[in-house]
Amino acid sequence: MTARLVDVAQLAGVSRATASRVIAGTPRNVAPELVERVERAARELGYRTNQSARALRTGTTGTFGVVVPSLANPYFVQLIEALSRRVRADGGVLVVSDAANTPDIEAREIDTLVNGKVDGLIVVPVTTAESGAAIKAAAAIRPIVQFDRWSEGAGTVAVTMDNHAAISMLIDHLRGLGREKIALVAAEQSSSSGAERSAAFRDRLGEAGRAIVLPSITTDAGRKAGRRLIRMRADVDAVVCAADVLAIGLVTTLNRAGVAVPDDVAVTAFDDTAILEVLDPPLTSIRHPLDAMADRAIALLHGDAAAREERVERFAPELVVRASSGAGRER
Amino acid sequence: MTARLVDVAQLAGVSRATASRVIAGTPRNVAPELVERVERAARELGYRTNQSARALRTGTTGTFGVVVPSLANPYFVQLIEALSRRVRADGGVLVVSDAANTPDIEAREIDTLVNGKVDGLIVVPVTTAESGAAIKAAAAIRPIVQFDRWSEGAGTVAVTMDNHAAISMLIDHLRGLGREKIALVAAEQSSSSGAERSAAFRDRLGEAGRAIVLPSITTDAGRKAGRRLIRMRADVDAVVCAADVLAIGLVTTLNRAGVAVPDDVAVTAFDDTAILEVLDPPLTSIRHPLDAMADRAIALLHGDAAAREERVERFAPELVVRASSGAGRER
DNA sequence: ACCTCCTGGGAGATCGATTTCCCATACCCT
DNA sequence: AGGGTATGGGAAATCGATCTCCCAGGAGGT
Repeated sequence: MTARLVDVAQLAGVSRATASRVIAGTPRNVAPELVERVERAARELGYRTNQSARALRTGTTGTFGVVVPSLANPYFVQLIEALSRRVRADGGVLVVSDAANTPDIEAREIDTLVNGKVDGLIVVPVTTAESGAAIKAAAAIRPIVQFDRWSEGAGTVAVTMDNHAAISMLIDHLRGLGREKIALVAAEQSSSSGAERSAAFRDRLGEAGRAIVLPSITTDAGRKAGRRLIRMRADVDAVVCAADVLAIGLVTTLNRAGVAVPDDVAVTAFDDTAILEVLDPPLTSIRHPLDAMADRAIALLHGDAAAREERVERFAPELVVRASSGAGRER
Repeated sequence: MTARLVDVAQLAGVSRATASRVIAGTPRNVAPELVERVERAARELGYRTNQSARALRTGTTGTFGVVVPSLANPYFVQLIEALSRRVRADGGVLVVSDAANTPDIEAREIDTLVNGKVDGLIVVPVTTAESGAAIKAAAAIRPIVQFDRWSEGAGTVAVTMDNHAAISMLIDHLRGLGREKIALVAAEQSSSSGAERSAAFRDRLGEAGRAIVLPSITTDAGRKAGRRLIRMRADVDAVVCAADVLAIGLVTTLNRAGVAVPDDVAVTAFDDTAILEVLDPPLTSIRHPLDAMADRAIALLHGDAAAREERVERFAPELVVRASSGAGRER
């Protein structure tokens, strides 16, 4: 068997208590010589703390977790990387779980993580309506923070971007470049961020703003939107896509059909994932202040109490201007 | 506080042992009436098993883990999804960790997971040389299987694709289409898969095969390769890219320079990630038999002993033919 | 009527580390 | 020299669930 703390204590000729003080780093006061002896014994035996035992006793694990709807979405990967950097900076570890875009699976993953694997959990809910229950149940056990999206009745704080402000920035940007006939390309939204973007667009433009609504958020749906757009081309000189994959499908379709981007139609996207930059033309998009959001989310998890309040914190978006919106060639 | 097992037992009027038999589902023989009583008591108290305690006692957690070099690589995400499907089919949960392409971070993640969070671990090693030590140490605690790549001296089994066969398939495919002047685009490889692909290419073509070697595996490096290729264009009519991102950078550069793909130069890639399909032209590539590999890896983890043998298992690759290799227009 | 066998279920040990007391020793001061 | 105060370190309780005995009682056989 592997060595236990008793073995280390025995070899060092001290009690389990003293050995624990040295190993766990709570050496409020242990004679330097004993510290040395315990450390040597531990090294000699190749001792490794049994984390299950420690977790049982202390109730903490030293790790955080994050559950995202799907790892196939590069934006969620960026988000994980930001959280991961933050957690690592504190000497911790972040474990990730993929909900496969399915609320049932999401519920199971949340349950598993919250139950003895992590001290706190970040959740990007799959849907506004169906993810709340699992989050609420988990929040009774560990602090939970919703991230990017939020779910109703989850009873926890949510750290998101200000989607209204983002839509306004895009509209102002396009208008500043002389575009007036602006359309929105969005999906029937089950996520809070999608719903907020659509609502913001309606609020700002009312009847003047056209909307192309799709059944899903995929490149394919974006291509479909492209085909529809070509038909209503006379009425549109700019498009706001509510997600990056939609924009990708849309732009490639327009390119092939000979509709010039941005000369005929300006295009903007969300999420600022890496592909947008290498597309032709590179896409103007909204970037989430992920580092600031990650800082805040982790701070809330540490605060614990602060996380147990149903409330949405919104961070200011950034606009990343690239060729697809036609800056530099106003008309 | 939350309810403990002893509370459930008390409310149901049975001993802890009986309650445990019912809850843990080891009811070798408990009277149906008692089962009912315990279950009702548990429901009433909202009882949830303390997984740390269970893990301490039983030494198992019911979850598996996977550590990948980087989630930003879509191929690794596909790989995770295959593993995840497999684990979920058995009613388990898969937790993921991102090593940020850094052996030190990788070592910490492996250590954390193996220590009380998972029953077994899949690792895609960051490097051939530097990842072995951490894997070996972890393998002393839990069964570990290397996946896709392997690291020297790790002392565990590795489940990978047969890279030699893959390179052969590509070369045969290109030759069958009349291409004779084939070049390899690869990076200075620190990963086993990269090294194997380069070696296989040399084995097959010897001096006849040109090689463009780059410092890193990025889209940017691919663009650089494109520029070099344009200079040596007379000597090359087909390119085998050892990674998908290299192919992406290469093709976009060739496109812009007016070099026709596949008419002037045929291009093939690896990993068959989703982007390859939407590129213009869509890219021929090698697809990993991920589902079969995932099945095998999880089976090895269950087998335990089978995983503790240093050995490489290679799975047969599949060739996915698309427009970029010029099939249908042999010359 | 008595013995054996089987089954259900309880008492208590156990997993391994942490942490709360509490005692012993040494030091300091008057 | 005697009493008071730090300070180091040990014994034992504790976290919560599981699992190994082992016993009681009922069924079945002769």
